[in-house]
Amino acid sequence: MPIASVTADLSAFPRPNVAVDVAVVTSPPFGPLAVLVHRRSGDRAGQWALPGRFLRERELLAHAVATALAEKCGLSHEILDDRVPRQLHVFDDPQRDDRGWVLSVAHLLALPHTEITRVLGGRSGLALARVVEDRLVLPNRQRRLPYGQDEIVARAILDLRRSYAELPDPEGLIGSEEFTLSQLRGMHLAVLDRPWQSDTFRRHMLPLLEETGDVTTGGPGRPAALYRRARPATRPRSS
Amino acid sequence: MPIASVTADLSAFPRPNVAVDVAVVTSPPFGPLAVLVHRRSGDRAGQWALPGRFLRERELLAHAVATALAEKCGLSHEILDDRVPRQLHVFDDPQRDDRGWVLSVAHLLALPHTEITRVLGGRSGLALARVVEDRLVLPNRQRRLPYGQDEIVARAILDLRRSYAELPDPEGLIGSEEFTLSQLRGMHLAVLDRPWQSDTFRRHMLPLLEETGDVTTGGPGRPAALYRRARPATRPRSS
DNA sequence: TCAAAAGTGTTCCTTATACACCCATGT
DNA sequence: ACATGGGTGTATAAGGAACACTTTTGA
Repeated sequence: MPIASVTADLSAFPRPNVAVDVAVVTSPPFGPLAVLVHRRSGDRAGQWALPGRFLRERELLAHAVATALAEKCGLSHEILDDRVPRQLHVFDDPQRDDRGWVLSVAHLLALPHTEITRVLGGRSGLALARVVEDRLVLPNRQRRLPYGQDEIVARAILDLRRSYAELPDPEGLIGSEEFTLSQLRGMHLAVLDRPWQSDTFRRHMLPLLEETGDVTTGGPGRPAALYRRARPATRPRSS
Repeated sequence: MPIASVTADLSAFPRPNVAVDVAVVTSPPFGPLAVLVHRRSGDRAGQWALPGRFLRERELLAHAVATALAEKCGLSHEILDDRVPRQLHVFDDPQRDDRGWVLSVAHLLALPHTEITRVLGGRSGLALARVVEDRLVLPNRQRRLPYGQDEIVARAILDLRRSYAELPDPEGLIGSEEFTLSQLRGMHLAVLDRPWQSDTFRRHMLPLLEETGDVTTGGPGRPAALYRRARPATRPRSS
């Protein structure tokens, strides 16, 4: 078989369908983590599932994710801002999807709860499934996600926990750039799902933050100072 | 557009070519990390590149990796043993490959140097490229790998370093199940590329190992005890 | 007996933890 | 004034780094 003709003609190779699936993770106030699910139409209609979509011609994976979120969940480009989904894993079991040979590239996208509530009310067929003991609690007593998507959620949560073990809100689950240490700690407790004393937390995070100079007001108790994430260069103790 | 027909007919969606690329990483004795490269034939003939291959019909990614290594590098199934490649990232830039729309799933496979030498001599067009200051030193003064594969190598090394920061030789780069602490430390120093005092290293690793009871003999100096990796259950200090 | 490598004791320092305490605001 | 949450001082403990030291072999 002449080499030149093989390399010139990629169409000789079989090509799988490629899909993206997204675990949109958020943290409602005072609640544990939650994942955005939508009610499917078409195949497996009525079942709750992660938003996903097939890849278009020469489309970037990140773009397919954004489009899927816009179409299936009303999460427009403006709401997503510049957030970029993170690749988790490619699921390649040929039996995974009974419609054919489908590779699915799983993604994680962290989104503040405030952004998600902007679409939750407007659309029916959208819900936030809470994560209880590392298992999703789906609406309608549904036990599990289709197409083995439970594994995507498990990986997403693991990944998120790893990233929140060190740095202050690295995925920006708090909606704003400025926050108090209490807000920050609340978010970390929700993500990590394990205790972390407030004074230890403070001393761990302080070197990674810079004061804005402002303080909160209005609530009970002493006003809290506002911080923002410091430039990574500030991270080592080289001041 | 009727939903049923859309979901029933996956062939309506455009499908990309999907390839796998593998960074086979090893650690020659007394040397830094090295990556297996081969001289391409066909497209970009003569250039050194990571082994890779297009996916076959309904093939698992791990299987495609194994086959690519067997075909391009002579690394047969027996040599690979039960080692399973790890997914690193999907590269999706549509301009990445000028032959067409190609997604590449990058993989990492760690292999003991003893296994790699079994094929290095037998085949021409195979080489080990050393990693010097996180850059590959390729044969023939070639500056970089094609198709943006340098990024694959960078990610592979990062991933490997992360896994070797804690556990004893988690990828089994040492060929054998039993080893001395010196061997183990040598491997970790090569992977991590940073100093680690031998006594600190010993105290860090000992709780993760179990003694075999045997000792080495023949070399200079005091005989060293042989260890094997302990069951993960032994890891926490719950003895 | 000496070089070389294995292995241990001990000190110093950094960092997490826990607890107690002081501070500043709204009611 | 006092309840409430923000913020700090300090003691304790665990773990890493460094250094000196002992142990056991081959030459």
